[in-house]
Amino acid sequence: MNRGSSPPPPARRPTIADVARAAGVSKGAASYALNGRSGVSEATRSRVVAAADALGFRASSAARALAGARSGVAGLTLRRPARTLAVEPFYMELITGLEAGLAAHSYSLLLQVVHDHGHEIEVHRRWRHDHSVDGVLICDVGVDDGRVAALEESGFPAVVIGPPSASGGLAGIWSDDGVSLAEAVRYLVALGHRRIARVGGLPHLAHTEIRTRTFTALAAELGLDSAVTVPSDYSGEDGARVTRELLGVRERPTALVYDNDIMAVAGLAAAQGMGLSVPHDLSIVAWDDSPVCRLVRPPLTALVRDISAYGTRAARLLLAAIDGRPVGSVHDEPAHLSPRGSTAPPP
Amino acid sequence: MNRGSSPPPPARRPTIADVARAAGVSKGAASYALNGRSGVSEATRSRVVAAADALGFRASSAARALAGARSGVAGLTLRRPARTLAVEPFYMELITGLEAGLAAHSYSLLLQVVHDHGHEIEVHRRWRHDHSVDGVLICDVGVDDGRVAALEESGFPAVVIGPPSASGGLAGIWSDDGVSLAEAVRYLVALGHRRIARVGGLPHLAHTEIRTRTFTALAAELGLDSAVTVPSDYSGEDGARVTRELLGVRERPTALVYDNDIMAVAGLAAAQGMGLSVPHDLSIVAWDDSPVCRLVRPPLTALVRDISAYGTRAARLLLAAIDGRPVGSVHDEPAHLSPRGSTAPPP
DNA sequence: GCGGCGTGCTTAACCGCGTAAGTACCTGGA
DNA sequence: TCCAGGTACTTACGCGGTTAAGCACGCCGC
Repeated sequence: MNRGSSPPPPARRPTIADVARAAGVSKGAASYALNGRSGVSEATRSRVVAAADALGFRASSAARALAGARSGVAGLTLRRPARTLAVEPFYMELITGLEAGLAAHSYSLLLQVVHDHGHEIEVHRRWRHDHSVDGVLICDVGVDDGRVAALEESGFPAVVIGPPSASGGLAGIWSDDGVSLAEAVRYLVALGHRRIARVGGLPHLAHTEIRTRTFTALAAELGLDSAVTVPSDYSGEDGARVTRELLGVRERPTALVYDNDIMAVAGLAAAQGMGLSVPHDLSIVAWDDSPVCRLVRPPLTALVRDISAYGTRAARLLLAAIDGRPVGSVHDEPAHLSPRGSTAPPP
Repeated sequence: MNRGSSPPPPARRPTIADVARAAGVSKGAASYALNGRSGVSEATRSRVVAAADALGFRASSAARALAGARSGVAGLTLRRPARTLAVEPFYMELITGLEAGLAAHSYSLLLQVVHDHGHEIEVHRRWRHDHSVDGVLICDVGVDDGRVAALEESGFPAVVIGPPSASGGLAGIWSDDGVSLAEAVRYLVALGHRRIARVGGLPHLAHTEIRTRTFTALAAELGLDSAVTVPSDYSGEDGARVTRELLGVRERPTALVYDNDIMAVAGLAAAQGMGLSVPHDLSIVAWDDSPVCRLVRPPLTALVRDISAYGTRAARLLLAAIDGRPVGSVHDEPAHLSPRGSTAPPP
């Protein structure tokens, strides 16, 4: 086979020059054709495209990046919080969703764990300079987040995974935590609860702030006897500590809402350790469901949303921003309550 | 200030040409100096280096990649298994560890979720061609894994996160699961257990196979009455199902060892749902500890290892391989048993 | 019949780096 | 004195794309 009659195909991956040669045009024309730009006839374009996928051509991302064009990579920076990164399924689910949304457009994900916001801004700058990334995603936005301002100023395509109140002029995706919290609280009130407490997340985060504000407003509206929010660092240990603290008083709450799944599970164990029966003596609601919520006994009533789909939509939003299409803040379906065994009427 | 006497510094990020100009040498000399290659005097080298960090120079990774040099990026491909990716803390912990190990050498991590091994091999090929990645890490190796052969053949720097038996000629990092399993089983036997069952992971994975073989051998050596391994897909649902199956027979096991944390937690709930008391009626051991193991009641006895550190060592190994330093299979500290409340003498 | 213009393509100059090949200079040995 | 050989550097090209500028050609109106 291939007895020298035809030149052997190049062993290396084909470059755009190979495609151009095969299609009988110049490198430049091939580039125009492949990128859907004007300046080539439709006939030529289809010839080039045919040649390209006959050869299995895929442009080198490095070369594209160097020439100032798209790199086909989206960047995600994650600030490593004390211990929550690995523990909460949230991030990994978000990442798989992002990845799926990006992969559908042949984009890949560059991940960088950072120490603080300063470092994060520096990473964004470097990425931008290198063209190693076409746009970035940030999450866990704070109420007054330096990253947002820096990105806005730079004009770099960016998507904020967080509420519009913290996104400035950047594109963002969010789900309305106020609606979800209201659903949970109204459900508890309907069951008869009057003393509800919330184990909140890190207070400086924008979504925590929204939840806390909603919770307070809701308590006033529904005339609850008591409705406090105690902040935490999202860790199981802290969740257990706060739970014991909340349950240690005389007029203890009859229902607890937790800002993440890990704390809810820890809180359940803490309550049971104090001799309380869930849901008989105490109702528990977890925010953001995860498989562990369904695995403990009783299974936890939770505010459920599809985090992976959330990530996919965020990815699509970023791709739109990269394409220069106008993007605003879209809001995803809010989390909805899935009642399970951990909620019941108060004693 | 800067009244035209000296040329204003470039607003764009400095390139190597700027550094060369500042140091009064040619671009080429600057490149040699910065990359620690011979051909420049020590005096010149230090002048160049000084100029570089006075200007805050960082080489463009795209340009380096294009020129065939290092890109400063390591690639990790993750096959998305049914549902385990997001659920098991393992991956996220591994990733943070990897990231830390890479960041220490200014490397970053490119993550790609793939559908199957074919896709994965294709991704590796593309990365290699593009120079977009200097080396790759693979995990969840199977007993006869096509990826290993493909990588070996290509000669691309790669590190297998898995046992040497499945790593072929590639560098690998592993912890001796046989030792860990033996520790757990001997501990249970010392407590008096004679009927121990194991809820294993996906049977085709190399480490599952090692664990299963060790378990069988150990049972023979210790003369256990029964010691079966039932495979599973690592999901909580499957863990619960297998648990019910194992406990539904007359001469049921008095101790269960689970191949991951999620199944152990699910198994605990399943057993409790059948009216069994843990650890009184049944002892449970989880493999790979995670915060949830400590949050459930009783807290689960687990085989503990520092997964993040494991990732960091894997990263270092890959960097060594990229540098062309000889690397073999290093083995990490095996997981050790941390007895908690879920193990006790049999009834 | 001729200048002007849009179309479709080619040419060539980059992007920022690495590096082989070339050059200038110094040293030392015959 | 002259040349071989090493050192320290410069020059120039290539990596694989993108893209501004240039050019040939057909078509139009006057």
